[in-house]
Amino acid sequence: MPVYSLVGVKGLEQVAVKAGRIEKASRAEKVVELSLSKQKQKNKQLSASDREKLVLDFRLKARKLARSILRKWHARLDLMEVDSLVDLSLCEAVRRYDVNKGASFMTFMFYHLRGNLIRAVSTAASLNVVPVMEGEDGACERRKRSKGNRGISAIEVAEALSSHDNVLPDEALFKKELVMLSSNACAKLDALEREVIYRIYVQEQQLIDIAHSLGYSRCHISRVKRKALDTLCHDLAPSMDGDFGKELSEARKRLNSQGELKERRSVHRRKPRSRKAQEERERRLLEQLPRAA
DNA sequence: AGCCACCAGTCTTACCGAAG
DNA sequence: CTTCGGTAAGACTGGTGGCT
Repeated sequence: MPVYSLVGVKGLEQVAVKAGRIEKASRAEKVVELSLSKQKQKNKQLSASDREKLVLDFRLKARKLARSILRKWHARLDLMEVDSLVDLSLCEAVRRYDVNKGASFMTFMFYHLRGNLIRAVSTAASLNVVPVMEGEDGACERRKRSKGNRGISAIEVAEALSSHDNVLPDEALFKKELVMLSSNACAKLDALEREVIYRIYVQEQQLIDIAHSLGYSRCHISRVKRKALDTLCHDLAPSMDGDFGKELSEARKRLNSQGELKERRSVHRRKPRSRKAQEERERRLLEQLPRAA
């Protein structure tokens, strides 16, 4: 398995976080930004017949999904109203769906449907007309006893939605994008840089350990790491919108203006020079020989 | 072909600062 | 004080071009 595929999500997130670059923006915001930028680039829309076919194909599934979501929330709405919400969500989703984003239509439609359901449930709750709590669990019973048989509030709906355990489709899409970007960027690193990045951000090893095991000085590993991060900045900046991408672009401009960012060329790496390092290398080679044999 | 000088890039040592 | 990571300075290496 190539190192860059392992670095993937966790590695790049840590690279970015450790560099102090994606502290503010949430994952969801970045997904939206990524999607919007690509939409601008490609700007491809489905034809009218394609839209109609999508609506017809997914109508039944969407209705089942809506009922499933409402069951999960222990909320009840009028079935006619639910069906109408489903149709509305389908129309919205079909209008905005872009096949080039890589997400399935069902995933895309999920957001519109969920958003409309939240609004509907919240509205009903605020009017106190939702006879919820069909569940039998203790928490519900306690709430019934303490507050009486009232409907859920918009805040409770939001809390319920934010406390899900499953990975949301937007997170999955974001991870998919991140893996792809990181794979492309890491492919441009040389072997040592990949190894260092992998060990630092995936295996969470310390620089000194990496230096010892690879037979280089700790300082050199630090430099290799910095160079690798510069390369990743260089390659990832154009692909990322939002705060992270802007910061990467600015960093690149800064480096360019200072003449520090030169054309990357293939690097011929020398063997470590220190006697200690050479001994370490030779020892590791000797250890590997019996295994190979 | 062999030698030499030069240069760009790699690597190490020594030192410094931040954080716990 | 210890640990960890960054930087500066200089040694070292390999490639290249000129000269004999």
